[in-house]
Amino acid sequence: MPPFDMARPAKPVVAEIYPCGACPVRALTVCAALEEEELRRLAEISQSQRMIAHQTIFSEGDPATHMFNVTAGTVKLYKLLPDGRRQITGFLFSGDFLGLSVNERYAYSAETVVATSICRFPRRQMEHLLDDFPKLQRQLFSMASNELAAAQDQMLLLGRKTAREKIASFLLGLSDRAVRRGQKDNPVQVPMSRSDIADYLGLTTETVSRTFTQLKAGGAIRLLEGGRVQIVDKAAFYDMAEGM
Amino acid sequence: MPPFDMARPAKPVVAEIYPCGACPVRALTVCAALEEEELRRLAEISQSQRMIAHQTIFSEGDPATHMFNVTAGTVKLYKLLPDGRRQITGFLFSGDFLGLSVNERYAYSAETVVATSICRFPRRQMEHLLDDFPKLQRQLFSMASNELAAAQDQMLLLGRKTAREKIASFLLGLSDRAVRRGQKDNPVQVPMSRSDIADYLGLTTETVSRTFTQLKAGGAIRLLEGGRVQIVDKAAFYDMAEGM
DNA sequence: GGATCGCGTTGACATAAATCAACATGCTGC
DNA sequence: GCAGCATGTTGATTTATGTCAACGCGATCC
Repeated sequence: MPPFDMARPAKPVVAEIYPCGACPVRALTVCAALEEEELRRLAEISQSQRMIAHQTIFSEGDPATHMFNVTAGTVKLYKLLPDGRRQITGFLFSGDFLGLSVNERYAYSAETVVATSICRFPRRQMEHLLDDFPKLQRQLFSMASNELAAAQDQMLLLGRKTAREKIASFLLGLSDRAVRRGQKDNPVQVPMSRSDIADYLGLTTETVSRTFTQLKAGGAIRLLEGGRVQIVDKAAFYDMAEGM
Repeated sequence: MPPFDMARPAKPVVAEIYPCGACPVRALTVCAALEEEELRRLAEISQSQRMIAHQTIFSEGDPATHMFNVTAGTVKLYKLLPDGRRQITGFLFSGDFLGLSVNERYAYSAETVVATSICRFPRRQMEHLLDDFPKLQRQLFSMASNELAAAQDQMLLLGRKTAREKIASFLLGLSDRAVRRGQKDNPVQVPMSRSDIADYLGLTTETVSRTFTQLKAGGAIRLLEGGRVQIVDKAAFYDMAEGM
């Protein structure tokens, strides 16, 4: 059987950089529902930046100098144990926010998965803005609440689901988030490596690979070129993700 | 070998109920650092309530009518899979806040572990208060950020730690939180059952039991009466929790 | 005060997933 | 064009943890 084609584009397309007013993901993110004035102030302190794949944005323990907004691409967040075991705690896509911190340090590391554009805000200035604009803080609070709910789903996955259920949940999660960004949800784009998927789901790369193969053999998914995965029967797949 | 004495007090001591101004956990919780006026408004909409052990506060999917503050006792939050598999996503103690929700429904269930006192706030009114008092919202946001960091630690635990490391991390977590509440941290009070611990750590009760026995045999902990556990060498135990 | 029940412990055995190993594929760089 | 390397797949085997079962202990209840 031919191996799953995980090829990423040879020449990554680096996303365009926009001023906030014309930002293509504004409606999706923390900047949504801000007034003219607020948006202008936010634009003043923000700085756009392009990064190639597999670059570190910040590392666990670094002084938390900035907060970020992903405007294009994919980012992974992870924590490490001293012996190198890794847990990816989340993947971020355009519109997602990162860099909340307690006690002045980042509690996790962040790295680009593919070529990615981010918007940087100096944390100190951002915090002043939060004081001045309750609406902005409200928005950030609401995003944190959503992340908390997602984290609880992920705990259920890590603690109680089988490898098959984990992979199914993972693909459906990617698919659902693609919808929210207005991108194609099926087939769904899977930009990360087997190793990243494994570290996100608490598995090994071998188990991830085998499980993909089994799902394919069972007719539940089709592996397409360009790292895309088609979910054959989405309703049935939701059931599989919950062990039904 | 005699079994570990997990006996809870035969006659649970139900905590006293206080008006907000005299609340013993005020300094620990969302009500900390509120002005006179804010505290008064919060007191107006709050309602104190005592509950015995093993009672449901709310269930996943219920309309999210209230937010809560634990003022005494212990609460567990959990999610279920259709076939009954359970993941406890957190234990709450005095000073902890619960009931954040997205889209009007609770995303998890909440149940008392021992006799517990809680403070209820109608969600609608609480949200108005958040609009009026940015400081309150700020406080809640900060608590949510902390919870998010804790959730990421728990993902690392669930996805990548061994049973032994999980138990060590769990005991240290309880101990650290006891300190923050100003309670004794060593020996640490462990008020929840083996089954709850298992569902929190992604293990079975048998594995939890065996691991406690091994840690005891290895001289790392001592099991005391009243469900208390003494950590013999705390520094070494921190290393064990990280696989060092 | 003996039966019953819930909880914890322990033992024997099963198994899902990890580990170790080999190999295939497709880039990358020269 | 080909060697070298990273990534993915597949196979053989091991192992940590789960499952099934028995039992002990204390609390509760007639």
